[in-house]
Amino acid sequence: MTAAEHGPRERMVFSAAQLIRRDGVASTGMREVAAHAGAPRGSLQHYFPGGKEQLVNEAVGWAGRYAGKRVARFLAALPEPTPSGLFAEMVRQWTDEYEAAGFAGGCPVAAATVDCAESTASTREAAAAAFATWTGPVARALTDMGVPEERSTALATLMISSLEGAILIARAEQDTRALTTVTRELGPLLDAAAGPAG
Amino acid sequence: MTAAEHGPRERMVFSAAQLIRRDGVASTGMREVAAHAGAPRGSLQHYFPGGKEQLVNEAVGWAGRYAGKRVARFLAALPEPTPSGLFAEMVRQWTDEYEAAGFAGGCPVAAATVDCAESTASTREAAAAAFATWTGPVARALTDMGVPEERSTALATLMISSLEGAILIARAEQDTRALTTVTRELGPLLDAAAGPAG
DNA sequence: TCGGGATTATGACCGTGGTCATAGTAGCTG
DNA sequence: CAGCTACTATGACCACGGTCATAATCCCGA
Repeated sequence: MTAAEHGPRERMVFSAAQLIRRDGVASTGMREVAAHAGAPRGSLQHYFPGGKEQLVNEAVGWAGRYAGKRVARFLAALPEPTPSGLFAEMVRQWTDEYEAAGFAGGCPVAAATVDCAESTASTREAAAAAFATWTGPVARALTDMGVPEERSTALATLMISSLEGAILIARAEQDTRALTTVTRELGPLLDAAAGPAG
Repeated sequence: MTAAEHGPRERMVFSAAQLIRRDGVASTGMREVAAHAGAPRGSLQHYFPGGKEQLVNEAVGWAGRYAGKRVARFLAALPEPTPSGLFAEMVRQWTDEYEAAGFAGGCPVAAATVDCAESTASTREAAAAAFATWTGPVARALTDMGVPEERSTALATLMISSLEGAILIARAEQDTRALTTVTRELGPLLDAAAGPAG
């Protein structure tokens, strides 16, 4: 989407995230990333002397920051912010994509975790950090909506867990059913936690 | 666990599932599977003429049936069956493993989905089937516990989504926090759906 | 114009891994 | 024992892909 601009380095990180979420880390080649970014192959070793591991880690970090920033946008888009409304927006990003562009891609952080959690410590840590930079804004938003502070992080984790799992199922089934289901079933629970006043 | 017995063919399928859930599909080699199963390399092309794709698909199918069968055991282990109790058992299987053996492995169905959903149609279908053979028994159990039939499948999907996502986060963080969190936060919702009579 | 750093260009190396070809062995049946 | 089928053994092929080595540009300040 927002691709052509920015330097080649940033484009490669972005492309890496795109390809990883489609094919997984192991099946994504460095040459492929450069080609997808429209960047010269020689730039790979120049910008990423740490090799594939570095590129993957930066792509995961980028994805985490992207997800974290999106939370603010979702909140801004809501007429009146509620936990269920936020969650619905988070899920809707995926249903929209799947209905518009097909089920080609999943979450790059999930892909990195599946492919690298055991083999590459630094990537596992990058994934953990990405989940944290995603959970943080969600939890903060919940607190602002009236959710008791000690439950905000827990509910944010539940939201992201459900979303990630539903993404997996939706991709496997090529059907957004799982995504719409978790939205519907989890919404009341989230709003109830914001207190009786709504 | 139940490994040494059974024929070499079944052992290879089992080993494939083990290795896939640890390293992902792409990073798991055929030779590695044979070695892990203590089976001769020559048996690979004999039992799996369809190559890696066939082996992976059978491993995914095996994992789905395994998960489905476990539901019955969980129910049997509960003094009195409740939705939250079933979910707690499902999650506990993972917390137990992670605490006892470390965070080396995730769900093989999730791994297959991440690595093959876009590239290999048959494996994607195998993953969808695995999720279905897992969701079915869970939904049936919920119905037996008093959950209205039209909500049972939805809640089963929510349970499995949350579990899958929590597995991802737990592996990334190397911490069972996400798993215990989804158990705690989702339990009351599940029991409430079983009707006021509990 | 002349460095000199930043960037790009390319070819080669080398390990990995899925698959194939070809043959060997084992065990049962007639 | 002959023969057939099931299984095992092993080496080779070939594509892919991450990385390295080496050099060519490009571009800006002095």
